[in-house]
Amino acid sequence: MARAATTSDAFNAIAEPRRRQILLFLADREYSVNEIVDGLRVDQPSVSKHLRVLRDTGLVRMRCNGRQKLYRTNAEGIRPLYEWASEFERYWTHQLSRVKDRAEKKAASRAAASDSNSRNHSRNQEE
Amino acid sequence: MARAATTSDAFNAIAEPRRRQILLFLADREYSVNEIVDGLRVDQPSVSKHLRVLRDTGLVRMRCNGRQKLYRTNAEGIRPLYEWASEFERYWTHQLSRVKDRAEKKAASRAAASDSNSRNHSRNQEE
DNA sequence: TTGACATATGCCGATATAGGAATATGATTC
DNA sequence: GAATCATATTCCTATATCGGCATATGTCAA
Repeated sequence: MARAATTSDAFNAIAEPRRRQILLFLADREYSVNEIVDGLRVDQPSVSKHLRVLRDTGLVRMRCNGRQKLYRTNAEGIRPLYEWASEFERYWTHQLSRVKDRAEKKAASRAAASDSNSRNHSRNQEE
Repeated sequence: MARAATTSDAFNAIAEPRRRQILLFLADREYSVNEIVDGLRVDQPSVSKHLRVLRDTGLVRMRCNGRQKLYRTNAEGIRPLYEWASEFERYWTHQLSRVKDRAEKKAASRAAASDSNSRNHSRNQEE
């Protein structure tokens, strides 16, 4: 079995760098497809295909205006990603404080050793 | 060209649901591979392969302990994702207020029209 | 050393891409 | 209706998966 269909959820949709680029581009205001093509220097069919994926996953909204179609990022669709990542926020703050502790300890020992040129050979067990 | 290598960046790594599951599982503390296998009911080779991807993208850390290897989520690796999604935070708060406005407007018109059974034929231009 | 345990890797087949080129659909204007 | 502009879709090929299975590597214990 291959990877889950990219069209099924937001996580897969944003795995593609170009689509992330498009999402940022369309965050501020609506743009027509050709404006995206010109703005990002990507082939039109490619843009259309990416927009299709983004639309199917609810990451962009589309509005018809005469013969053009105006796309805009639907930030709500990105929220689940944000929320998923937020689950780990408390962990990385913990890790950060650990790093800070280490840095302070190092600074302390450096101060103690003054200018004895301690070459920091102590490899911690954190890989 | 196919999709970018999953091993290259965190965005691709978390596109796989099983890997997200593993990351959450390993968030609190270290687990050996077999503990993951038992905990998540996934084949051992599959777990090892997912761990390989997660390790290559810096999303988990590994530590050897005798014949077992202990894995743990490296929350720092998830931070770029969080930061990317955060870019859109202000937009979805905006959109939320817009949605709220619309809901209030609708409620108002409904109250005005009382029970005239307005079938909401006015397709808004937002698709 | 041999065997048991823990984990990783290699090979396979099926599938889902992404990009490029050509073309189809759709709307507007003359 | 014909020509034109704007966008979408289709067909193609190369590649990157994922899962399952077998097997290799690595570590400890008797």
